[in-house]
Formats: sequence, structure tokens, C-alpha cells
Amino acid sequence: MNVSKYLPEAVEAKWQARWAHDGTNEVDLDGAPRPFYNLMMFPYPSAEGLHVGNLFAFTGADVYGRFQRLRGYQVFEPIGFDAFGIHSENFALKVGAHPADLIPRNIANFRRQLKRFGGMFDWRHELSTTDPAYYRWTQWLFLQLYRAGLAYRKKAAVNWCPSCKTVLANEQVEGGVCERCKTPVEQRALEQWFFRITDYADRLLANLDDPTTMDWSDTTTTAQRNWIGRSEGAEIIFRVEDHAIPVFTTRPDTLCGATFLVLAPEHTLVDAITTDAQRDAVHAYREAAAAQDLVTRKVGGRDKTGVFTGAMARNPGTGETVPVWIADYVLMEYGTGAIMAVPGHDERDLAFARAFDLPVVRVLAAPGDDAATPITDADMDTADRRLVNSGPYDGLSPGDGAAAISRDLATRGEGRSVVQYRLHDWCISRQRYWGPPIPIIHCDTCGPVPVREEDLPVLLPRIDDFTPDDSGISPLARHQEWYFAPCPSCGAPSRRETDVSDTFLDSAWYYLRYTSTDWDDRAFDADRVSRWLPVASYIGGNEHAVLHLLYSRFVAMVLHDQGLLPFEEPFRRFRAHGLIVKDGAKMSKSRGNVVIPDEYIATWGADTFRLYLMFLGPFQAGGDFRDSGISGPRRFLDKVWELVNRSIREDAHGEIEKAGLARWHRTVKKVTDDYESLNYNTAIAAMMEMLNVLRESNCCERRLVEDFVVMLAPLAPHFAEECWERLGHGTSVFDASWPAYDARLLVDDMVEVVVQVNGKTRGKVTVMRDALESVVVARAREEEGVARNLGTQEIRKVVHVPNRLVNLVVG
RNA sequence: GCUCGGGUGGCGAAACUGGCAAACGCAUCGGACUUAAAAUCCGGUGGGAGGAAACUCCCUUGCGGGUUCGAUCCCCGCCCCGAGCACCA
Repeated sequence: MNVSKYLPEAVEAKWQARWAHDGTNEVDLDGAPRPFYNLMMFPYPSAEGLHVGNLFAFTGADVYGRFQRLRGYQVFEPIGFDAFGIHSENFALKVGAHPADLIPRNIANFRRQLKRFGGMFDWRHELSTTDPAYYRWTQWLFLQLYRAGLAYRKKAAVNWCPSCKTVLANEQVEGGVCERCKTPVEQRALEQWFFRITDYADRLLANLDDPTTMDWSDTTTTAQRNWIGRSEGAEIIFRVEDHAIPVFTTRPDTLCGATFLVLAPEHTLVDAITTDAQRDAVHAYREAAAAQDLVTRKVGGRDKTGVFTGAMARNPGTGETVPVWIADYVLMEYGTGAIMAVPGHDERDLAFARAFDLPVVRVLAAPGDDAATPITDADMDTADRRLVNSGPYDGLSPGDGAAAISRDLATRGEGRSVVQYRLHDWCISRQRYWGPPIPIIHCDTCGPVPVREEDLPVLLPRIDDFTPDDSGISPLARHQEWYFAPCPSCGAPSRRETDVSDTFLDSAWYYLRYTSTDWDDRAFDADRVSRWLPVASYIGGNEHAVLHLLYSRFVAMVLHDQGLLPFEEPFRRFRAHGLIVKDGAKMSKSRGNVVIPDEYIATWGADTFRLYLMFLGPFQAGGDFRDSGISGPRRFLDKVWELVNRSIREDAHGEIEKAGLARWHRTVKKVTDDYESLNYNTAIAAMMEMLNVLRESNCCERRLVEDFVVMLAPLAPHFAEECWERLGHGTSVFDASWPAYDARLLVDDMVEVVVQVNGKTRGKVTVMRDALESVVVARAREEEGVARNLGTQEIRKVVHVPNRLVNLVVG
């Protein structure tokens, strides 16, 4: 037997073939007694193939799945492809190909790479969102939401390129101009489909605080909380003659400082209240605001612009009249689209008041200030303030003032407490080609009518020229046979909805589909779903911390409310992996620092590469990819290889001695804990240390070596299989059981205690475990370095941390 | 601007969440083996001062304060890097 060298290429090919042949990674979805759903975010199959960042994420997730399998779970680890969307479509347009031709090629390449790195995937459940057998159920999902009254249509602004005559996604607008033709982009209002996710805002928020259903990292829950953006405040009614203008404010306490109103340019009351003298100016301003693209409108300059409408409104706090302006810094989609401006205590309102010379009134005074003190930028702060210039409310704190003012407004019918969310309803319409057609037919008499479920899928027809044209609607409208369809309700000639749905809808339920790819008559099977879900571990990138995860949660909640799912939170545990950077910078094509994993795997083997990726930093933090480090893990595997072979030859020789045994048990515990918490880098370090100990003490005890191989298996699966087979086992190492450790053996009998004098280390003594303080101190004083530093000084105080440290305080 | 991460040797990073800072690995230097090189093995390597030497002492976790017997860790005030959000009233 040739044992001199470990040859990854041959070994990895052998085991990949055997896993496929034996169905090692396949799990019985109906019979598993201890199911563990190990999910990772499915990739978008780009033309470039998997990059190191993808592989880092997949490896970390796969290691965890393999670990859980060794701990005795039946682990379901599916994979699929998120292949619809603007990415694919734009790429296809660029290279002059059809996405329907490109995607299968890209998927084939991804599949090859995913097999090569050694993922424990059950390929029988692979899916692609572009497959009609999949998107049929995406369309079905739309219908469920429609039936539940959670899908509706309304006009909403989109970016519009007047030259290309097409809708642009925000990413296609660069500095206010179309990325293709450089024409300034404007806004256009189109009828679009929305989901009422805002109805679920409170539940989506509340569940984040429930540790029994959600074990998520704080960064992710915080991001979701911020995105939902709950604010408590008041809606206050200002009147302009007989028009009521409600405004939303989180600071009703400052009502008496509201010296003007500002409406969003799109506000529906603008026409009604504008005076004849101001009509032309208002009209021009509204036109100009609409001519801006959505990105510039929101992100663009902070310089305040606006126009006076000529109208005056009554401030219900002071009874005085205040001017009504319009300005684009007020957003129609938040609150009521109108604000009461309090320039004394709001930065933006102050900037606006300064720009247009509007009155500024102080209503909050810091200690030492009074009602007459001029406003400064520091007055945007609220700490320690009292109300002034507020009539009966003078002297109250902002909190008490807000309560008192809200109460008084409510009794007069001029206001009420409300909760506002930053979260908007989810616009799922895309005026694009490469997506699932929204299953609606527009009838002149019946209006929008859902396609019958039995008529799904509404197939996306192949259109060779899917370039947007000047019709201003999706290229699908050009496909006459597809576009015209009878109304499902009355049979009259009608037209299909030409918008396709957002890719986020595809990915909002894929984890359900994985469990049920065997059926084409249901989106997901009730028994399967109740056995395998919620997902036990979900790992993915932080870039999806908000939208994808929030939409998935929303969809699960809706399905739960429809009685279709037994749970409302789909992902019990979620962890975001870190980012791999190269030379201190994020990898990107433009920087030219993208690392392609294939060549590294070809050179070093998948196991070494996996080990290297997991060793270069904490999984949840990411790390810096450097070519130089990869030889370390390879040397480690070579040494383990040697140890295994020596153990086979010498078998019973070299039993570990007592101190080494404690070390061994500590290592097993540390490695186990580190896998569980995804700290793979320190798990590897602990195994390296243990290996060094075994080598130094010349120990190759069979039992330990076998356990060592099992502990390494999640990280280096092919390597471990080969070792396991050589050690005489006829079954997969992944059917072995995880090494146990004996808690009683974790500690040594003798411990080293650090001795400090005044907090500085001056020596160390070895004593029996749990030795008494008096014994430790006595021994410590005998230490030369300690005695020297102690001199003749009297010990004032002794700080004793058993088995660890003793600090003698003198002087 | 706001929110969340993060800042530790030449480099990637550890450190039981208050207890020996720098484990593990890379790189590098010296030695062994070799005709030679690679591979492998053994040993050194944060900075400074003293000593012929084994050794001894001082400094060091972005900067400045604080709490504590003791701070990489906790508190206050700054600086820098990364990610996300961004006129949200």
C-alpha cells in the first residue's frame, strides 16, 4: 500500500462518484425521525460562475450541515437557482443572446462547480425559478394573496427614459440619466401591483423579539426593525377654508412652533387650495419635480426648494394662520404627504425657513434659555427641554406636552394618535420580460380577473426580440397570440397583464418548494412541510438581511393565515456570513480582484480549499483572501494523513498519557462548540494544536485517530472518507457518530496559576486543582520573581481566582 | 447625517465577555537532511533597555480620559475603515 502522499484529485473524484452512486447525500423526506433542514441562499447563476464569496458561504453552510448529520440528524441540504430577473435580462441584452438559452448553460456550470467543491446536496430536489413547474406556483402564490385581498393595483411612479421609452430600475439610472443613452430620466406614474405587507408590519416587528420562533443575529433583526421603521406620533388636522389637511408628526409637543405647512408636490389637495396668483408657479414646480428620476429626487441635493401655494392654514395649537407651501423634501409616500414645519426644532424645516425667510419660533427651551432666546442649530436637541411660547402648555416637558396636546386635539376632533411605518407596500410589478407573468387578465367589463388556478402556469412566451420598445409597456404586449386572451369570468376578448413579478417573489417561497419537488399538483406538500419546517438553519448574505428575509417572512405569515402552513416564521435560526475581500477591498469585476475558485480547487483540491476558506477568519465576519495562506491547511491535511497511516501500521501503539487525555477531551469539546457557533477558524486551530500534541507525544492511538477523522470530516469530507475507509470502515464516515467528551476529564489534576504583584505578572506556580488560597499564596511567595518584587512590603490584599490567578496587592 | 459591524505583530487572526495579550497558521531567519534544490524535520521571530550569559526590567491591543487589585474586553469623549439606510416629519 502506498501511503507516502495524499493525492486530492483522485480521492475527491472517487468519493464524489461514490456519493452520487450510493445516494449518500440523499435523505428520506417522508421517514426521517430527526429531520434537520439546512438551507443556504440559492445563487443567481451568473455567466461568470461561482466566485469565492459564493463558495465561502456555501462551504460554511455545508460544514454546518455535515456537522449536524454527524450529530445524528437526517440533514436535508437542497440547492437551486434564482435565475429570473433583471440581471439575466440585461446580461442577455448585452451579449445579444436569449436568457432562456443562457440560463441553462450557466446552471450547468454552477452545478459542476457545486458538485466539485463537495457540497452535501440532495440533487433530487434541485429547482430553478425559471422552470414553468416552479413559477406556476409563484403565480399560484400571487393568486392566494389576491384572494386574501392582499394584492391590489395602484398608480405609482417609475423611472422613465423618454428616449429609450422604457421603464428603468433604480440601478439603471446613473446620476439622473439613463445608463444606456444618457438622457435625463423622469418619473412616470403607472398602474402597478402591490402586496399589502404593511398590514403585517406589527407582526413582522413583534416576532423579531420572540426568541422561541426566531434565533437570528442581532445585526439582522436590527436591520429589519429599522426597515419597518415604526414611529409613534399624531395626525393633526390643519384647515384651509373647508379643506382638512392632516399632517403626521412624531412631535406633537412642538405644535405651537409650526409656522408653516409643507405638502409634497404630488399631494392631491394642491390644486384645490392654490390661489390664482400662485397657480403658474405651483404648476411649474410640480412639473419640475416630476421631471426628476426617483433616485435624484430622494438622494439628490439637500438644498431646499419649494413654492408658496398662496393658501393659509389654521394652526390648531395657536389658532393663528400659517402659509402652505409645497416642496419636494416632503415625500408623498410617507405619513400623509404633508407636514407641519417646526423650524425652531427640526433641521430640515429650519433650512427651508432660512431659504425662504419664513418665521422661526422657539417652543422648547434648554435650562438657561427663555422664550426669547434666538434659535441655534443646537435647538434640534430635546434633552432637558421645557415648552415655551406654547400658551397653556408652557413649562411642560416634551413628553408631557405631547400627551397633553394630543389629548386636547383629540377631544376637539382635530387630531389623533397614530403609528406610522417606514415600510411601504411591496410593489411586485416589473415592466420587463424575464420573469413570471402576473396571472391576471384585464377585461373591459369585469376589470382585472385572476387566471383560473387550473389554467396555470401562464407561460412566459419565447420572444426573440425582448428589447423594450416605444410602447412603454412590457415586451410581452407585442406577442399578439399571448397578449389577447378571453376573460376567465365572462369570456369576452381581453388582454393579459403584461407585467412580470419581482424576483423577490420567486425567492420568497423556494425553501417550501424544495421539500416538494416530487409533486406537480401542489406548491408544497402539507406533510413534508410540517415534518421539515421551519428551517433549522439558514445561512446567507447580509445584503438580503432586509428585503428577501422580510418578504419570505411576510409570505409565510400570509400562507399561515390561509391555513396552508402550520408556522408563521419560516427560518428558526438565521446567520449571516461575512464578506470575503481581496487586498482589503470588496471583490468586483471593475476592480479586477475577483477570485475564481476553480483554479484553486484544481491545484489544491476541494478539501484544502474549503479548509483554507474556513480558516482565514470567523465565518460570520469574513476575511481577506490571500494566496499565501493556503499551504497551511494543505500541510495540516498531509500530517493528518501521515498520522492515519501510522495508526493503521502501528495500531495499538502509542496510547495517550493522562495529561494528553485531558487535552484531548478539551479539544473535542472546543471543536464541538465551535462548529455549533460557526467559529470554524478556531475549530481548525484547535485540531491543529491537538495534532501537534499527538505528534510530539508520538501517539497514534486508533480510537483517537478515528475520532479525529470524524471531527475533520465536515470541513474536509473527501479526505475524511478516504481516511475512514483506510481505517477499515465499509460505510461512509458521515454515518459515523460524533465523538463524545467526558466532562470529568476536561480538567487537569495540576493547574498553573499566574502570580501577579500589583496586577503585573511576576511568576507562575503549579498547584493541585482547587488548591486553597492560603496554599497558593504560600507557594507564590516562594517564587523567586515574586519574592523579589514583593521585597519586605506587607501584602495588603489578595485577589484569588481559583485555578487561574492570584494577585498580591502591596504598598 | 443615522444604524450596525470593526480597528490587536510583517500578514490572516486568537484570547473562557474583566484575569499570563499575540494561540493556530502564513511569511521570514537559523539549523538538520541533501552533491544541490524542493519537500520534510528542529529551533528563533511584537518593540525597547541592560547583561558575556542563563536572565532581568520597561513599553505595547486606533487616540485621550475614567472605573478596577487587574481593561483588547466595561464607561465617557474623539479618530479611522467597512456595510446598510438615507430629506421618513
